Amino acid sequence: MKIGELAQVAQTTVETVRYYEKKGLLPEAVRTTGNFRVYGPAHLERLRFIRNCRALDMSHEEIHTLLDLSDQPAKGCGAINTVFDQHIAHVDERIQELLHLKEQLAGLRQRCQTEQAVDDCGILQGLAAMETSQKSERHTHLG
Amino acid sequence: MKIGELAQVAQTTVETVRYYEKKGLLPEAVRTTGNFRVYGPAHLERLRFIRNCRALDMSHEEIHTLLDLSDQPAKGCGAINTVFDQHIAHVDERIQELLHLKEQLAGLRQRCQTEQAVDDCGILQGLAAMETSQKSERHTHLG
DNA sequence: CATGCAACCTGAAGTTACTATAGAGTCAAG
DNA sequence: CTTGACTCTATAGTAACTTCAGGTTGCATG
Repeated sequence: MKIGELAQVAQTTVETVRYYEKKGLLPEAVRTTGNFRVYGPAHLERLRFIRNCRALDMSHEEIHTLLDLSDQPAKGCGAINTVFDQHIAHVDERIQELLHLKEQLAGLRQRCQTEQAVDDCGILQGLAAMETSQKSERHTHLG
Repeated sequence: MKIGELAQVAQTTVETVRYYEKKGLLPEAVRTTGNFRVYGPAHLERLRFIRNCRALDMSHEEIHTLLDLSDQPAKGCGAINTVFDQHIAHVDERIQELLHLKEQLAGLRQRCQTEQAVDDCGILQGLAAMETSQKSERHTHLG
C-alpha cells in the first residue's frame, strides 16, 4: 500500500508518517520506480504501535526505547515493564501537579464573584499578590 | 534596577525577561546611555503578574488577554472572569484526559506481572492490539 | 495524444515558551 | 589599565508535529 492508505488505516496523516520515518521510528519504505513509498503489514503494525503509544502520551524517546527492546526478543520484558512503569509515574506526577493548580485556581476564582471594576477584581489582585513559586523540577515530558 | 536584579526579585531569569519583552508581554524598558535596560516598580509588578499566571499554566495568549483587559479599567472584570473560567476548564479537561490515560495504562500494566519472553509480554501485545483512537480535539494548550 | 486532477515527493518554515550559545560591549573596582 | 561581572544582540535548539511552496507521478477522460 502507498502512504495515503497506510495513514488512513492507522488513523493518522501522511505527514506524520513521513515525519516518523525521518525521525527513525518507522524504517524506510521501499520505493516504486516513481519514488513512491510502498508499505507492507509489518509497517502498519509498527505504525499502529507507535500511534497507540502516542495516544498514551508517551514521548518519542520512550517509544524508541520500547521498539528497540521489543526488537531484541532475547532480553525478556523486564526492561519494557520498567519503561512502562516510569511512564505511569509521569502521568501520575502530572495529575498531581494539575490537581494542585486547580486548587489554586479555585481559590482565586472565589475572590471575584460579581462583575465589578477592574481595580477591585479579586482575581487580578490575587494574581498580582501571589508569591511567585519557582516550578518544581520536571521529571515528565507531559506539559 | 537593571535586568539582573529584576529577574532575581521576580524569581526568573534574565533571558526570560528579554524574551517577554520581545513577545510584547513586558513593555520595552528605558535604556541607559550604555544601552542597558532600566526597570521600575511597574515593570516588576507586571513581571510578577506574568510569572504567577505562568505558574498557573496559563498560555501567553491568555496572559496577554488578561493584561490587555486589566489595562482597560473602564470595562469591568467580567471578561477577566471569563478568561479565568476558561483556563480552569482547560485544567479540568486535561485532568480528565490524564485520568483516562491512567486507567488505560493500569489496564495494560496488569497484563504483564512477571518477567517473561518479549513475545509473550502482555504489555507489548496490548500496545499492538489497542484500537487506535484518534485523539479528541484539544481545547487546551496543556500538554 | 493532450490535459486535468489527485496523490505523491522534498525541503523549509511555523508552532510554544523558553534555554543556550557566540561574540561583543559596558562599567565599577583594584 | 586590566579584570571580571554584567549586559547587549542575534541565532539555534527543544518536542512533535503541521503547513506550505514548488515540483513529480500516474490514472482517467476527451
